[in-house]
Amino acid sequence: MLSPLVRKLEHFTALSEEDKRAIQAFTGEIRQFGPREDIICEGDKPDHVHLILEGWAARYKLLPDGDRPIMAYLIPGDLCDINVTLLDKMDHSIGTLSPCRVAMISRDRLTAIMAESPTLSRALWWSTLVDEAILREWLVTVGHRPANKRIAHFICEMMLRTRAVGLSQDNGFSMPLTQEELADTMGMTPVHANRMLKELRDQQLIEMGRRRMIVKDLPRLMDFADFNPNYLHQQAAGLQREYT
Amino acid sequence: MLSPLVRKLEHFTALSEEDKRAIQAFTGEIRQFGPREDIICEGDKPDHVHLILEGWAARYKLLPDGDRPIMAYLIPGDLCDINVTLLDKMDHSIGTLSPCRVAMISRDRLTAIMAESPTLSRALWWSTLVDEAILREWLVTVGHRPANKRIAHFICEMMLRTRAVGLSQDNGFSMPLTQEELADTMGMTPVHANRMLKELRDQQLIEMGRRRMIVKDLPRLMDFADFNPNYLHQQAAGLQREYT
DNA sequence: CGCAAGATTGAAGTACGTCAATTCCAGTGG
DNA sequence: CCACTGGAATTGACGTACTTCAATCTTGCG
Repeated sequence: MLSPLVRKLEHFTALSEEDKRAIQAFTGEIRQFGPREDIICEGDKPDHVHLILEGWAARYKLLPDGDRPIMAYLIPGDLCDINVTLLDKMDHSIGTLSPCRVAMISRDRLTAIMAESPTLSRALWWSTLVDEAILREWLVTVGHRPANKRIAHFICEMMLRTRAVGLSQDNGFSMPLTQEELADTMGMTPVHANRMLKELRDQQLIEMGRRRMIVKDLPRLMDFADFNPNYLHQQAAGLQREYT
Repeated sequence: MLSPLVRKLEHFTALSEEDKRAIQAFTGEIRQFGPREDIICEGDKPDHVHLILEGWAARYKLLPDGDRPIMAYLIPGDLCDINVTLLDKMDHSIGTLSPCRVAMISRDRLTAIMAESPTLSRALWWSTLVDEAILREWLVTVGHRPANKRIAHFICEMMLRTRAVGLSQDNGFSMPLTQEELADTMGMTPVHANRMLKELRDQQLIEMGRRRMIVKDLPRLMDFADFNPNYLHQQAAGLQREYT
């Protein structure tokens, strides 16, 4: 089975067999986390880079009023903080949502690999640029779109992101989030998130099963959410393969 | 006069005289922009990296409904898209707010400089990490703080950022923004932004002059805004000098 | 079976948006 | 020096999207 990171990077550029082997070799020390465990906490001095192999995790902060805003989701193939070891200490935490398998990569290992392959190096930097682009798009969404479109936009994004790493089937994907976590992401109340999800269901745009999101009409959902996939920068190389 | 970029990077690490000279040498081709001109547009293929030398610029997008969300402010010393040349095309635009002097740096030039000095290379990567941290904090602010605290939080941030590059005096800094631009940043209406500014003035937290923001009581403002400066990662080396 | 966590729904309150009028002010021309 | 002008700031009245509180219902799981 192909590493999700390889699948993701191939959306940006072609990788040699050697590059792929180097990525597979990342997976030296692997740790298993349960649901809702912290991978790394605010204030910690980061010493490893984490690669999600299985499950969903999230970046979050804790606010004085008890709020727990979520600033990013990390799914298989996502590298948390590729160069965060430069910083003195973490300014946010990363915690699992579902059970997760995580590869712990030492900084030295990573820089060695990047020094060896310029292609891989470029591909990894590309992935950090995409992470930043996602952050910008979320900022737009949270600040400037009404609640129903916020949710719809998020579903579109996760549909494309899971598809890019081979984790979607039949127009659906596994989404191990509670409505409260979704609400913390979109800057709204769980109650309101629930109502907006119902609205999307009533409009025949989505269906929800147990921890599963099914997109009944992606073009219409994208249109409704005013979703422009450009910011994911997936247009390259191997993309068409995913649609077969 | 010291380059604002040098001042900024020195908050992270000490720089050799040689490193400083290399940064000064950035400023080969300089372009002057008027207020509200685009430096680079969504859809463009980026070929240069831009370094702001003077004035304020902003990252923004245009939404179908005519909204114009602002996702970041770029002030002197800020490097726009240090490695954006990796991307096929811009997913957002960068435009000036005030008149700006901007250094246009070719990608080749930048990579050559970074290859020569590991220290400088690390320092520049650090600055991109800070940019990302700011984006995360804005996401928290816009999604999870009430309007009055959003404005207050923003003022605290810009106070510290301008101070870090030597652009604040007497507890104040030049802020060439209309209230509409401020509102587009914080995800609210210009009318509401106005009222929240008034509230902060009434509470003796700030004063406003012509295009100038004066912070009357920074500790109290930070407390009010629930502002934790950690995310700016300014705690290093030369910081204390700024307070004298 | 029974519990606890999460999802769903209703009713009432509020922060913020909308619309529109008025005032302020920097720049320009007389 | 002053009148004129257009963009921005300010204020008021009113509407609404979202929150809050709280009850009920569903579902996974020991």
